[in-house]
Amino acid sequence: MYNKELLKGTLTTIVLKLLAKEGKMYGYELAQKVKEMSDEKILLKDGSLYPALHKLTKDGLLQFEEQYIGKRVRKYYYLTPAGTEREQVESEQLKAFMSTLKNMLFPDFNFQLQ
Amino acid sequence: MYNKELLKGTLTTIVLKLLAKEGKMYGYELAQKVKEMSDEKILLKDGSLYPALHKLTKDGLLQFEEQYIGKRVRKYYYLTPAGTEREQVESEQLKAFMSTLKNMLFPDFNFQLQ
DNA sequence: ATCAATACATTGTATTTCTATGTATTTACA
DNA sequence: TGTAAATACATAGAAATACAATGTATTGAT
Repeated sequence: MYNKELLKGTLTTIVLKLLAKEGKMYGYELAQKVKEMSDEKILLKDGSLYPALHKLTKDGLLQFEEQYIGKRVRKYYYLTPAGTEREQVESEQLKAFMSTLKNMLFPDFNFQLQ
Repeated sequence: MYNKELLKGTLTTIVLKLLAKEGKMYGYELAQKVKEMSDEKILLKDGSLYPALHKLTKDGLLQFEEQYIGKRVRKYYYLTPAGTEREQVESEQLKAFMSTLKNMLFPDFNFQLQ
């Protein structure tokens, strides 16, 4: 894991973006997906993820439906229309910020296309 | 200016990196340089920058020397050896984090080489 | 049977940057 | 010459965020 502070400000964008891509996901699944996609470098903690999901829900950007797998509950979260709009805005902002940072700090570095 | 939260975790890296590039700078100069290099998109506030400089100094990563321009004082900050080391570490961390984010969220986007 | 993994949750803490406010000097220009 | 804008520093308090620690409970593997 990197310097923890770096994640600040990007967590909700990551969540919104993944839900936009994948349709619906539950918390644990989201954390696993981020872990996998980041090559184990971004490890979302429960204490970050669940409060973030609750806040996004409270703000009307997410909804969820419960599914029971035996006795265990899963809350599948998905974007509301407002969430879809927000996802686009935040993605653009983050992309622009990253472009700016790259040009300021790493003008010669070539971020790999994988 | 972007979402304010995005800057979190990157401010000290920006300061260290610019000082590594430029040798020595004073606070106001740093803020202007960031404003210029970011095309007016990153506007460091006094309330962010000066406390950050004080903290980096307290932590032994920066030193400063005062210069008087008439009666007005300027504090020229520069990296200590520890600061130089830290700059390298933080730059690498930030670069790696940005690579990861890019691959996760914007795999098809081509961050321009300018 | 037991341990690891799955799946949810909350409280309190630490850190960070910003807002607001302040002092004072220098420069531009009307 | 007077005034506004820019220069240059500073601090106190507020707001936001992610984390650490802790908790409950179920399921799957051995």
